Parts: sequence; C-alpha cells; structure tokens
Amino acid sequence: MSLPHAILIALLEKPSSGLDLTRRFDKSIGYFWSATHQQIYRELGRLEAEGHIRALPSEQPARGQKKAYEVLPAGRAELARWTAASQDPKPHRDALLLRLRAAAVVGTAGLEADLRRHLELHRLQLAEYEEIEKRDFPPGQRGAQARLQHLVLRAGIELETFWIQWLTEALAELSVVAERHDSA
Amino acid sequence: MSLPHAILIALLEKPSSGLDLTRRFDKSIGYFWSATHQQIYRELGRLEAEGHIRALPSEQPARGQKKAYEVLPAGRAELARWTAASQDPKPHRDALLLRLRAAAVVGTAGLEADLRRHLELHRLQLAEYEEIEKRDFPPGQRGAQARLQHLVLRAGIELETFWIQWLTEALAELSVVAERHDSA
DNA sequence: AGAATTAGTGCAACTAGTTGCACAATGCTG
DNA sequence: CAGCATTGTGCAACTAGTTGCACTAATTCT
Repeated sequence: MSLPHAILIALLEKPSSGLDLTRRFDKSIGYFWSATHQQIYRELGRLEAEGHIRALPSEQPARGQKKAYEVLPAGRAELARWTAASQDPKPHRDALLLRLRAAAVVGTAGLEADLRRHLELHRLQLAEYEEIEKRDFPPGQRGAQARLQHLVLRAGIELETFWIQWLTEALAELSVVAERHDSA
Repeated sequence: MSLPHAILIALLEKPSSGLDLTRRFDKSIGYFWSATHQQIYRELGRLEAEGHIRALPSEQPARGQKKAYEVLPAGRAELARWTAASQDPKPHRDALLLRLRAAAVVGTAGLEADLRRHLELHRLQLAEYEEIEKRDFPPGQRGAQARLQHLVLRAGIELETFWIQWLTEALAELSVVAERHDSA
C-alpha cells in the first residue's frame, strides 16, 4: 500500500497535475515505484476524498482541464507516519532468474537473445542514472535532503551495475553450457 | 504470469504435493518467486485442468490426503516456450527506497530502527544462501544444470551483499544527517 | 471553418496476489 | 477413547496493479 505515499512524496516535492505526476513517475519516482496514469488518477481521487491533498484553486474545473494538487497537513502527517512505521520487506519476484532456473531443466534454447536485450536495457538505465547524478549531485554535498536523495540514486546505480555484471557473466556461462550441450 | 511456470519448474525438479511445494517455495524457489499455499493450490488446479500436470496415481483421493503432481509433456513444452519467449522486465517497487526519499522531505525520525532490522534480515538471508552454496555447489563444477543453478544462486548472494553494504552506508548517512539536523 | 492531432482526465473490466477462514484426516496425549 | 494439535487441502473475499477504451478541450494543419 505504498502508491498513495509515493504520490504524496511527489506532490510535496512539487505540486502537480495528474499528467505531470504520470510523467514524473516515468522518471525519477518510477525508478523504484512505478505507476500508470490510471492508478495515479484513481489514487488522487482517494487522497482528495480523505483530505490528504486538495486541488489547487483554478477557474476551470471542467474535464480536459489541468488540475494541480497540493498536499495538506494531514497528508504530510500520514506520510511521516508511514515513513517511520516498521514494514516487512515484500517478497521479490524476478522472472529472469526464474527463467534461468527453468533453463537448467528444459534447456537454454532462445534465452540468449533476451538476456542480451535485458543487458542493453540495464546499460541504458545506468547511463540515465549517471546523467542525473552528474547533473543533480555534483561532488561536495551539502544539505540533508540532497544527501538522502543521492543515497537513493546510488542504490539505483549500484543495482544496475550489478545486473550488468551479472548478465554479462550469465551470457558467458550460457555459451559454455551451449558448447558442450548437456552433461548433467 | 509466472507463477504457473515457477510451479512447473519445481515439479520438474521433483514431483510434489501442494504442501511440499509450499515448503519449497518458502526456500529455494521462493527466493525469487514467492507464493502462498493458497496461490499454489489454485494454480495446481488450473494447471491440471489445462493438462499441464497430473496427479500421481494414489489410492486416497479424499480431502486431507496427500496428492502429488507430476509434469506432463504439454507442461514441459509450455515451460520451454515461456523460457525462450522475450519478456519485458517488470517495474521494480521498493518501499524502503521510497521511504528514504520521503525522509528527505518529512524527516528521518523513526527510520533508523527499521533500517537496522532490514540489515539484519539481509544478513540472515545471505548466511542462508552461503550455506546452500557450500552444501550444493562445492568448487570444481560439472554439469550444465548445476552451473546454471549456481549462477542463479550467486545472483541472490550478490544482491544480498549489495543490500547489506547499502544499508550500512544508509545508516551512516542517517546519523550524519540527524546530527546536524537539517540544512537543505 | 472543418479536420486531425495532441494533451489531459477518467471509467470499467480484468488479472495477480493476499488474507482469513473452513474443514477433513492423522497422530499424539492424558 | 476423547480431546487436541498437526498436516494437508481448499473456498471466498479483498486489495493492488494492468489493460483497454472513452471522452473533452486545445492546438495545428489545410
């Protein structure tokens, strides 16, 4: 149940309309909590109904009209509560690892191409993160806020780095395994 | 849509009853694809209806009776198809990173304890993985099957190692940030 | 001016995963 | 042998996330 909180964070960082949020979820926020625009609109409705956010005053409340939201004190309080509350880690689910394990029983045919594709995707993602790091977190850090945000970004960078390294290794293993067919 | 495939893998590795599967999902398989026993029973029903698996012949088909399943050729074929098919990576969702980012706006109060708890959990998980590695993959590898399985396990080990390192860093940052209050 | 495109908001239906409970069979214990 | 815990299977209801479409308003194109 973290989507509403992700939205509160985004809105605290900068009041936005639904579409603005959607765009921001395709970037920074979405890197560790993704959401589609439908989820976002639905959740904005709920958050407003609960009094956690409100639409910024604007003349046109009609459909097809931009509507920006800001966080109310109650929303900020709820976010602080949630942030401090103890939470169990959610179980991971990684289809790629599952497929590797499947390959151990049904064979590796067809896997290589997709591993390469994933490798490429991770390379792109890493490049994007490093771009952000260079732009937003130049060496010689200051405020608490920046330090924490940088910490989160570094997690992203290091995770991508890990996957790139692991996928490279996996591709090497795969070619070894394919060469000598099977012998298990 | 990977749960049925995870079950097929588990059953190919060793035919099992629902409860056996549940237990195995709490161990090795569940490390990268978790599932509750209810999910498993439901999926077993579906897989049987589709002709991908079948219940091993046994005298007592009554309730409260062990019922073991094995994979049929159609199931194996489906698993091979799925393994080879190209799949887009699912978006990540990590509440802990989200909370760190929230802390940048609403303050870090109360976070530390939970970070420590997560650190401890990852340490335990890592120890468990390393135990498995020592037991099942002694140096001097052979078959293709073992190599691939080891590769997957190493991903787990390295991910846990990453989190331990990152959380340690995060705790250090947190204490720095807390000391000098805020200055952003 | 009318047509096509784009920006913005939203509903409805579906799929996957979670939670809470029910109930039968077996074995253990007083 | 009666009661109780454990093992094993399963249904029902709920929550979160996904997919597909609909509709309005503003903008650009001819």
